[in-house]
Amino acid sequence: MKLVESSPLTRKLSAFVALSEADLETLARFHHRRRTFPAGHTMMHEGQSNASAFILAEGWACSYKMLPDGGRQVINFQIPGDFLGLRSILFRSSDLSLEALTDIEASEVFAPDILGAFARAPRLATAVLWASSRDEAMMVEHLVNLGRRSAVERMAHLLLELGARLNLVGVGDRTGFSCPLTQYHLADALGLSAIHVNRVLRQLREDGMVTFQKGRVVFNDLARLQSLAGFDTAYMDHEGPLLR
Amino acid sequence: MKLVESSPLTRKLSAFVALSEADLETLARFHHRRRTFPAGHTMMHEGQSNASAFILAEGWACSYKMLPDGGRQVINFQIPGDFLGLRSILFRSSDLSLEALTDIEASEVFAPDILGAFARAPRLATAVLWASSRDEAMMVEHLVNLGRRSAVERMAHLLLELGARLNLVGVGDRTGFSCPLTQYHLADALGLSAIHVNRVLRQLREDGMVTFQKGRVVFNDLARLQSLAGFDTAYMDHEGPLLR
DNA sequence: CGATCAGTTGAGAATGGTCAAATTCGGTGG
DNA sequence: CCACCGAATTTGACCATTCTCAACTGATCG
Repeated sequence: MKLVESSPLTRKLSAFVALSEADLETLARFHHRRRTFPAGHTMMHEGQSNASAFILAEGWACSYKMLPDGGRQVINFQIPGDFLGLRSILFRSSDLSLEALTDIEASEVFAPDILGAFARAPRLATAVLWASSRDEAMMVEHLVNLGRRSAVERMAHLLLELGARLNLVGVGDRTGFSCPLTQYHLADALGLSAIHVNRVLRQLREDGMVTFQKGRVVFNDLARLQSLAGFDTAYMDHEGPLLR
Repeated sequence: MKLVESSPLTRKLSAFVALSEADLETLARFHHRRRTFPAGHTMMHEGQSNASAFILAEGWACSYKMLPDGGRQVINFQIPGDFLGLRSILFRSSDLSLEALTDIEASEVFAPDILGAFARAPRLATAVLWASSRDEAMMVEHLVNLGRRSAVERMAHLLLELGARLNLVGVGDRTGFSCPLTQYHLADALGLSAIHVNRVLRQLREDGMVTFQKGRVVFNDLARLQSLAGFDTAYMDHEGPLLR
């Protein structure tokens, strides 16, 4: 009976904001300009201007900033249903770099697409705003992670967050998920050295909490892991602003 | 000849987006419900619902999250011209706590105020969106700070950022600014212990770069400090999206 | 079959944390 | 004006977490 195909973005938004068939159709029109990028491709450079935004349909990406000394800080990992570089169409230039971690399928969106949708489908517009506020809430949680948690806690928190997010778009389940990240990626996201990431993963594995091996994360003791990380989904579970 | 008084917010926005007299008047109407809070007052609690947003007119505030173990992570310090809790009117509840660091004067704004302005003064709306994107860019830079910089670098970066932001709203100058933060506040923002903050401040003072004593920050060697911190104002200097 | 890249492990060093104790400083009451 | 109080700052000694360097393994790929 559905008029439109269900994309990861649709699934994510629908979990929090009730969308009409008309909304869903407008949303489907976002996926007009489909593009693919190979793993490792840099889709956007810090400082680059005239950048466009994307909706990730398939695969993983990450946003990051480089430091003069060669270090890098991963700001977030993006999974299907996430926006890439939404902020770069408001600013004249992007403040982050963006890299495809796997082969990627994404829909390119321009500012007029978004603004047009804001005019035609106000509830959808609010949903998009909601999604971007949720991204911001995640960034806040990442700040807490880097500032006030130990290495093991940080790792636990990151894996739990990724698991919860993937669940929401229908990938992976309660027991785990498959994960294309290397230990270097984890290190750059958590502000650790890759070597220490390795030790932390071993500790979590030996303690029987999570196993991350061969591209697969398995939660062995979810409850204990959540309590270790102080993981509270509240920051991701906010209800949308317009449910009526 | 000016029709409207110049507020810190006006000064900030005007530096990046050309606003018409009509825009300025709409902006001035934001400052309708003026309220004051004493230093130390908690203006918003994490999880609190029905929170309203504020525009800070006078004084300092900070947003933070508490951890189960009693630790706290300061997300940002707010100075005159900044929005407080803008996200909390989109979500049903706030994801942060908000505390007045000094006696404060602020204007309370409700969602309809903002949305009304969006309808009547699109350029002003864009300016507000721009301001909130800028806040997000600052948060990204704070992530880099916590994840990839040493204690001294972090401190240098924070003080430089505060200096630059205060400059923009006409408080303080090239040589320094007066600052109500305690070393505990700095510690909670930088992910350090208060004791180590003290050591770091001493080192910066003895190296002749910055002096922070008796509530006043003095830049003794701005150039050297900026190069130490890897401080690049690009993330705060983005031009607004609508200059035409 | 090298070459490369991700992962693994160990040893020593460094950065920053914890605990405990002064010291300074701005009030406040006598 | 002075004694005193509490909060913020300062210092020292010691400890823990995490980093760096260096080496080795194992898989994958041309």
